[in-house]
Amino acid sequence: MPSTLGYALLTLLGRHPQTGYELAASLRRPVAYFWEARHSQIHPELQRLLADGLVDFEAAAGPGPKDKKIYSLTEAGRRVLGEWLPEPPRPQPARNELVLKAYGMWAADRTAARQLFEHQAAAHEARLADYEIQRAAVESRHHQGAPPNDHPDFGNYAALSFGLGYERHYIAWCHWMVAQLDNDHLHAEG
Amino acid sequence: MPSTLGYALLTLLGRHPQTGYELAASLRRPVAYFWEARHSQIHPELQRLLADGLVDFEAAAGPGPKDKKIYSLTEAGRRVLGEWLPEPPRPQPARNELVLKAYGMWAADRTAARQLFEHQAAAHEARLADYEIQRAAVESRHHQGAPPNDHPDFGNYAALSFGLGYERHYIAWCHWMVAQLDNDHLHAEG
DNA sequence: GTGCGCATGTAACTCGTTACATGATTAG
DNA sequence: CTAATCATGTAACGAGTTACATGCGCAC
Repeated sequence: MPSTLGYALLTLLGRHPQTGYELAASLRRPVAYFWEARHSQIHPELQRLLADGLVDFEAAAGPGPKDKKIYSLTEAGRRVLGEWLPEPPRPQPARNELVLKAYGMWAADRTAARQLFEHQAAAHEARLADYEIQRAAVESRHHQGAPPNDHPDFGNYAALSFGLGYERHYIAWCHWMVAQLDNDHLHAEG
Repeated sequence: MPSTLGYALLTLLGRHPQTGYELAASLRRPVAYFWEARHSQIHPELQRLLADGLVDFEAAAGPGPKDKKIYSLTEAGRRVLGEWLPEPPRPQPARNELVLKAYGMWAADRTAARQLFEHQAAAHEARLADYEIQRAAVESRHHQGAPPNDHPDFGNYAALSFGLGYERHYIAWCHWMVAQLDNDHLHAEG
């Protein structure tokens, strides 16, 4: 049974055959918003999937010293992917360093704390804007609406939709934190 | 310089002295909503913090074969924690298995997919209800409102506030996914 | 008398990152 | 002539999980 990274690679290869390099690039934008990996992890994982008969590859002349390998799903790979997709996700460790900092912030300097949350809000507003551009690009390919749910673009749309909601919540919380820290400032002065 | 786990332990010890066992328990509820660790990771980390002079401990008779150690922050530990708190968090890998599945769901069975998101919505509604109870408990200690932002309870309140927003967004997205998958069903029938 | 909560620790393993290693083509 | 993009891999390390190991006191 593959690791989650293995399934992520199968998910990507389910769209079209790709090299390990292209998979690594896919695991940046826009997929990196929900799963990411470096090529040093991807290449060994592909070898494992190959050994399990879930993928195969076609060799082609590469730019470097080694041939490039264009991977694609086998029948078994497609079946295993189809079985994994509707299974409940394994519980994942919830770790968020900013919330951890917020948990300890009662003991910290107010001005510095305020700045932290303001900068975070700005950073996530930029990311939100990026997601909105990407969503508009997907919609423009489907009569300004959601793609049909059997189209690969629906996957992008669903992931972007999650990202948009997440960023909005994140930004709202940062603003709330700033307001809370300001409240105290007024108290001290009033 | 400590790892993030090290800072998490300093953050917890900043509230009151605790044993490694109690820290492990703290890293479940409610702190586990944003950072978690097992005791097998906590004990060695405490030894590192001790070697760096950021914590010290008082030995007391323990129930088992070994003495129990009640750890507390040193002056240096308190200073290092205060410096870390307002620093921007290190970029963290964004990994969400459910969103990964959504990304591939265009190729999966519609009925099974629908069930997945319905179950997820229900699970997160239960978690949301739990957070609401915990928030009410914090508010009840502070005239039914937010705790003052220099009180440790403010940390709990801030973290819960994040959790509440996150779960609401998560649930809304799951419902949206179910609606999207239903849309297709109607199409096929109409 | 069995299992749970308290309490500490170690060992083996998996997962993921950073850095090392090679080398062609193309754009500035 | 320098850097980026394409393309593959390995090695060393750090972070985190699961399982192993010990043992008291208490409740059922």
